[in-house]
Amino acid sequence: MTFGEYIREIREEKQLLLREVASQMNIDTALLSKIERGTRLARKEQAEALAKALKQNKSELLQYWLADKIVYMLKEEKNITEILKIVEQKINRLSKK
Amino acid sequence: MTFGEYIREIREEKQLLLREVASQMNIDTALLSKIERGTRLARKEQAEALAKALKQNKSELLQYWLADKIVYMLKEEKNITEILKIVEQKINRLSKK
DNA sequence: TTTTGACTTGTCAATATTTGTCTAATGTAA
DNA sequence: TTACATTAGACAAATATTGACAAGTCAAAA
Repeated sequence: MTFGEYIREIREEKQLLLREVASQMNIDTALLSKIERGTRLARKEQAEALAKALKQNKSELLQYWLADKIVYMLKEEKNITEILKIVEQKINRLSKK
Repeated sequence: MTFGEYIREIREEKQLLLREVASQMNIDTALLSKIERGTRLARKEQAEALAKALKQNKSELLQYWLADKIVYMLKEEKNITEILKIVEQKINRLSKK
């Protein structure tokens, strides 16, 4: 599930309208629609505003948001697993220092 | 080791000058210097050109380059491991489809 | 069928970011 | 000092991102 699908699901569970949530976020309804549908990426501040508007745990939602951005970077790649392994190695080395 | 450190190491092993490699890549020496020092990110085409100029396996170097970009995105985060887990889950779900 | 309301789409200007180069500075070995 | 390699800073140009608006679709209600 993408970030957009995820927040749409939550919004619908809570029976909120795009217009209501968007207004709380101070953005256009159209923009929120695009974010939910994945044709636009949310900015970090928007992800935060979403957490607030939807009463979700902020850092959790931000994690999900960032993970989504990474998936987006990787999605056309062939050896994703290999790349993620390299990432983990690099991270591990960083954290040791 | 970052992407920049890595290619610098290879360049020095081969005793090539920044100017020589940069010229093969059709970029300014200063830019290559910055890429090696990590103050600028290489673009994909530049990573490819580097592979050629340094006679490295292109897709391998590109993997390294992309991994580096992801590390760069993550480096300020707190729960990197958690985020990477989410990424893997998402990837796994994607590949099943 | 017409209207209404929710959502979506396309487009555009404004803004922000990235990019590459130039020049000047710094480092260094002869 | 000189010569050459590298680096730093500043800048304009190129690109990308952003948010809003207006017009569109769609479904349910009137």
